[in-house]
Parts: sequence; structure tokens; C-alpha cells
Amino acid sequence: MPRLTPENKEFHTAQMRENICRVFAEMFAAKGDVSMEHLAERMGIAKGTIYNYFKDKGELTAAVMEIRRQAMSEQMEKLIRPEFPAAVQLETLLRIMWEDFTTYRHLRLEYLRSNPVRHLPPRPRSLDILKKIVEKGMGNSEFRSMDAEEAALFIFCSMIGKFRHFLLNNIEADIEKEIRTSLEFLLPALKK
Amino acid sequence: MPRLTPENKEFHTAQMRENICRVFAEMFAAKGDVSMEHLAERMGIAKGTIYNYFKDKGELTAAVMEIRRQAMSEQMEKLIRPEFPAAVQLETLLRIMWEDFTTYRHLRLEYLRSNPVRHLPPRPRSLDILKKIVEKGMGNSEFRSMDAEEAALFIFCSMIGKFRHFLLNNIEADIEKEIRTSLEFLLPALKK
Amino acid sequence: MPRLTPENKEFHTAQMRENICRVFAEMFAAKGDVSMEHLAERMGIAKGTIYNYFKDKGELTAAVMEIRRQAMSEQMEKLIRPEFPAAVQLETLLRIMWEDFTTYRHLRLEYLRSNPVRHLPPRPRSLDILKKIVEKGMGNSEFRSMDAEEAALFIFCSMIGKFRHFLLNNIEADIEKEIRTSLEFLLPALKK
Amino acid sequence: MPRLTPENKEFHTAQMRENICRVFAEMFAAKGDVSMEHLAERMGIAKGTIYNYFKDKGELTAAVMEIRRQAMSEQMEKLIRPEFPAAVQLETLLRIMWEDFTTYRHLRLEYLRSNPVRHLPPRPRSLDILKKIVEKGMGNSEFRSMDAEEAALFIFCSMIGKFRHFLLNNIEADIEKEIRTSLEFLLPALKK
DNA sequence: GATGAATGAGCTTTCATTCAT
DNA sequence: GATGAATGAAAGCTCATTCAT
Repeated sequence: MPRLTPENKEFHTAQMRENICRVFAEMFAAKGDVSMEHLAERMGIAKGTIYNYFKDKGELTAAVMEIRRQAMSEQMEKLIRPEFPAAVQLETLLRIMWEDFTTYRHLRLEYLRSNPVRHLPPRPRSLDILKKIVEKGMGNSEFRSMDAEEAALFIFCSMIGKFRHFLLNNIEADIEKEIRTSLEFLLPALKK
Repeated sequence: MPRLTPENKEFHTAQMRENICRVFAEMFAAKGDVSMEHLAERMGIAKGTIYNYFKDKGELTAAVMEIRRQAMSEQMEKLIRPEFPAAVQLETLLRIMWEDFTTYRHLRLEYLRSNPVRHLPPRPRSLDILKKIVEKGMGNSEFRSMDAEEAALFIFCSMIGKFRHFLLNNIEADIEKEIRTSLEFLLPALKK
Repeated sequence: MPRLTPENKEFHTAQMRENICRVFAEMFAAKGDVSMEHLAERMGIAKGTIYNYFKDKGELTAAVMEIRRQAMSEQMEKLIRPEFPAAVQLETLLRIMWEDFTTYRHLRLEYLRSNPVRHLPPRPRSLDILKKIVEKGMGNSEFRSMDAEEAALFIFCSMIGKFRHFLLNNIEADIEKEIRTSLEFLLPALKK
Repeated sequence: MPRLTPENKEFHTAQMRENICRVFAEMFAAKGDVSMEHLAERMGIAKGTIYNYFKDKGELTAAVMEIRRQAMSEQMEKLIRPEFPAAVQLETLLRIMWEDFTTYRHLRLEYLRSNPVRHLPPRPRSLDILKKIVEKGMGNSEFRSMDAEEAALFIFCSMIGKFRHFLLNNIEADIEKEIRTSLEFLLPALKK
């Protein structure tokens, strides 16, 4: 695909990176542990082509995670209404996380494995959003006074933990039920 | 190797399985990613011998997890005093889990990876113990009325989630602080 | 690119070949093992363009060697004064060879590796110049009577051999010392 | 081939290492640039098997060089008679070097390329033997007084240089003629 | 003539597993 | 039962070369 104007080239590159990431993520969602060979095969391109867009597998994995995170946080920013009560915001956030977990089960695992040293994960955006929700709740006296960071981390980790449990035991999640239960155990700890 | 009576043979086999598991677990605790080669070398036996006791690496990993769980639950049964308040029992349980997590970081990962289909994990004993604690708390009116199973799962998963978070971000845990924080967010949700 | 007359075209082609060779040689001088990718990048042209001027890497390498040799022999013709004693001429030649060796270490290696069959090297010009020097020395009774061709080859190869030795053992050459030593062992074999 | 007594095992290992080295050297002698894949194929063993005997290609290459050198120096020690005149000893040494060069043309090249940092070449034994010959010659007044190390290096390198020249130009050497010529140019520089 | 994205054969290396003894 | 040499599929990655535009 030669002879592209600079803009086209840039677009093409972005497109390719995105496609590769998307297929990689899909394959992970399906089974986990995707080799570059298989990825290329599934995409109908050559192995080497992937390396034109990502210098190694670690970079690819990091990019995929980044895209997924980006999407999740965009989702959150779109759906979480700051004017709503903190509890309602929290519920929305839990729902988005659950949906993301459901979709990208295995990817998280690979990310954990591949190059844990070189590509340290950035702080999950959801943690920051959670923290803001908690602060909002404390601000309007909906929540008790507490360390917002600790609270956000606790909520975040209890979600991730559930997700792991479901992954490990091959349980299909009933998202609505999970959200209800989670709120049942989180809100008393947060509320006044 | 002398002729063994059937009972002796059975005993020998059990002994070997246990030894292999123990060493495997130790090596994992020290540094994840243990190859069959290194395991055999460390044990002073041949690679092939391991395959006389475990049909493949997945089975070995599963067995190791089982043993680890067994040890953890024995620890719990030893240290958790039913006559103490549920909150105190809970604290002890959290401490034991944290110590186990700290020791067997890598092993959990490997377990998750290897053959998730073939070797489905049995229900963690800590879940049952947690459930009993919650029921005890409800029985003596220390805790509010709730679904003990759900509560146990929530507590369990929030611990596991924290552990993952620490593993992923290469954080060394301050166990005492973690227990304190966890209780701060768990007890209000449980107590009357 | 404007329409070129046949002569202009020919000129352009020659120009390009020369430029590519020059940059290739420079890059090799700096650090052996130059990929076509890097070469094109450094030249600010596309990888494919190189293949318009050289059918493969072997041909390019051969051409570079040829140019380098050309340059070396020009240097020799400029600096070696036929009216001087043969011994002095010899010294100058040794110095030029040493300087060339020092500069193009890695290139020689690559040349030797790439397609030794297809692109047979032409006779080094320095051999001819050496031969002339020897003949001059014999003509004016400075040197003993001998087979000039053999003598030239011997001198030439002893230089190349030293160079290899230095390359292999990662020794930085003290050019002046090397020249002195070489003359010490060459002149007695040549002189009357 | 299990169940070997320790001595047999040691023997087998040595045998295998030697075989691998021999075939590797032969293949290099034939064409240069031997891949592990091809080596295994030619030996009728699996790729992985080679790695049971050499941890990587660099180690293999170094071992091959070592064996070749060992063989050459053994040859030298067998054939070079200290009681003979230094000039005669020198002639024998040149002959052995030429024969080795003729046999292992390409191998030397690969050695130069592979892992030049990790496996630095030890000092060639022939250099030491040459030095001894020169010293012997000076001791019995056959040779003039000189720096024996420098002289040995010069002789050594002029041989290597010739070899390279022949390799590069695909010339089959007439060993006897080469020895005669070399002595013609070396002895005057050495003798009184 | 120039381009550079795409190619894919090739490389080195790892390691769970097998099986003849 | 124990052995461990042999295996070979599979991995990540490189790079000279091609060809549609």
C-alpha cells in the first residue's frame, strides 16, 4: 500500500495498529495466550507485518491494554453523571467494569505475564474516577469521612477479585446480580 | 529399590507426590516460572521420574495448589478460635491469607495459566471458613442478617483483588496495614 | 524528477550508485552490519530505491569495495613518488593500507561473507602498485632479484594478516609502530 | 541412550560434543554460515539435542575453534623437532598451518562474527610455538637478534594473510610452493 | 524512477514430554 | 520404578527482497 500522502499514511498506520490490537484482544478474549504467528494468521497478514507496527510483543500487549482502558474510561466519562448521587455513580462504574471484565478476561492475564518489568502499567483511570466519586460522596455528606484513595483501591480490588474468581472457576457472571451484591457490601462501608 | 508391599508402594507414591509438590512450591515461591528440568535437578531425581507421579505439568500445578490450600486451611483451623468474636476471627483469617499470598505470588499465576479447562479448582477452603465466621457473627448478633455465602465471597475476592493489584504493580505489602484497612471497609458492611 | 536525456540519465545513475556506496561504506566504518533499512533511512530514500541501482546486497557490497579500492589506489598514486627510493615508497604504501584498514574494518568482513561466489573481487590495485615498487627497487639495485609478483603478494598478505589479527583480538593499532616493525621484517627480505 | 554409568556418560558426552564440532567444522569448511537447523539435519539429530551439549551457538563455535587449534598444536608438537635447525622447524610449522587453513577456511570467519565479545579467542598456540622457534634460532646464532614476539606475530600474520587472500579469490593453494615462497621472504629477515 | 508496506523464510532458543534401557 | 538423552513443536524476532501504486 505505498504512495500514501503523509496524512493517509498516518491514518493507515493508526488503522493498522488499531486492527491488530482489536484482533489481538478478541483472540485473547476467546482463549488467552495468543502467539504472534496465530495473530498474523488470523489477520491474514504476515508475521513480519505486525513488527512494522509494534516493535515487540510487549509493546503490542501494552497498546492493547491502553486501548481497552481508554475505551473503558471514555465509557465511564460518558455515563457517569457528576450531578447524580455518589451511590448512583458508583453503580454505573461497577456496571462498566463488569462489562469490560466480561469481554477481556484473558487479556488481563497475558498483560500480567508479558514483560512485567519493561511496560509497567499506568494507574488505571477507573481508580481515579472511583476516587472522585468517593470524594464527591464525602463532600455532600453522603459518605463518611475516610481516606478516598484507600476506599477507591478497596472497591477497585474487590471488583477485580470477583472477576478473577469468575474467570478461574469458569463462572458466567450475572452482571446485575453482581452489582446489587457489591453495592450491598460496599455502601454500608462508605455511607454515614 | 526393594520390593514394596502394596501398602508400602501406595505410601511411597504419596510421599513422592508430596515431596515433588513441596519443592515445586518452594521454587515458585522463590521465583516463578519453574521448568520441569530445574525441578528435577533441585530434587536430585530425573525429569522422567516426575512423570511417573504426575501425568503433566498442569496436574502437578493443580496438586501443588491443593496442598497449599490444605496447609492454609489447616493454619486457619489452628489459629481461628470459634469462641472469639467473629470480627477477631476475620482478622486472623485475613492475616493468614495475606501471608500465603505473599509467599506464593507466582504459583497462583502459573496455576491460572496452565490448563484452566482440565484441572478445575476445587472450592477454596477459606471460603467455607469465611462463611462459617459470617454465620457465627450473624448467630451472636455481631453481624447483620445477610447471605453468608455472598458475604464470604465478597470478602474473599476483595482480598484476592488486592493481592493481584500488588503483584501487578510490584508493591510489597505492609500486611498489618492492609489488614487494618480491609477491616475498616469490611466490618461496617457486616456489622449491625 | 524531470525528463533526462540518456546521458543525463546515465550520469544520474552513476551519481546515485556512488552516493549509496559512500554512505554504506561510512556506516560500515562506524559500525559493521548495516541493514538495507538503515542504509535507506540514513540516505533519506526508500529501501526499494536502492534495488533500482543494485540488484542485491552482495552487488552493493562489491561495488563499495571497488570504490574503496579505487580511493585507496588514488591515494597511493598521489602520495607515492616514483623518484623516491623503493623503501620509502613501500613505507608510504604501508601507511595508506593501514589507514584504510583502520577505517573499513567491518566492511572487509561483510564483503568476505556476502556471496563470495557471485561477485569475485578484482585484483587489488595495491598489489600492482606494490609490484611496481618492487620492480623499481630491483631496477635500481636497491632490492635483490626476485619474482616481483610473489614479493608483492607476500607483502600485501602480511599486512592483511596483521589487520585481521588486530580485528580479531580487538586491538587498536599504533600505525607508526606497525609500519616500523613491518619494514624491519620486510626490507631484509627485499634488499640486496 | 539412558542408563549410562558415569564414565560412559562422560564418554558419550565427549563423543557427542566432538561429533557435533566435527560436522559443524566440516559444513563450514564446505560453505560457511551454518545454521543450527542445518547442522542438526545433517547430523540426523534434533535441533534441541545440540543444545543439550552446547548452551548456545557462540559456545559451539568457540568449542570448534578450540578443537581445531588443539589438533593443530598437537600436530605441531608431534612434527616439530626441537633439535632441528630453526629454519627447518619453521618450515614444518608453515606446512601444518597451511594444511589447517586449507581445511577450515570458512570456520575462521564465523568465529570472527559470532559473539566477538563473550568468547574472546585465546592466544593461538602456533604463536607461542613460533616464538619458541625464533628464540631457538637466536639462541644458536642461526637468527639475528630481534623481538621474538614481534617476529612470531609477523610470520603468523603473513600466513593468515595469504590464507585470506586465497579464500577471497577462490584460489586453491599449492602448499609446497607457498611454503617455499614464504621461506624465501621470511628467512632473510630472520637470519644473521 | 521512487516508494515503503508487506512479505516470509530464516534465525536462535526453550521446554514439556517421550521412551529405550 | 528410575533414568536422562532425545525430541520437535513452538516461540519471538530479523531483514533482504518484492511489487502495486
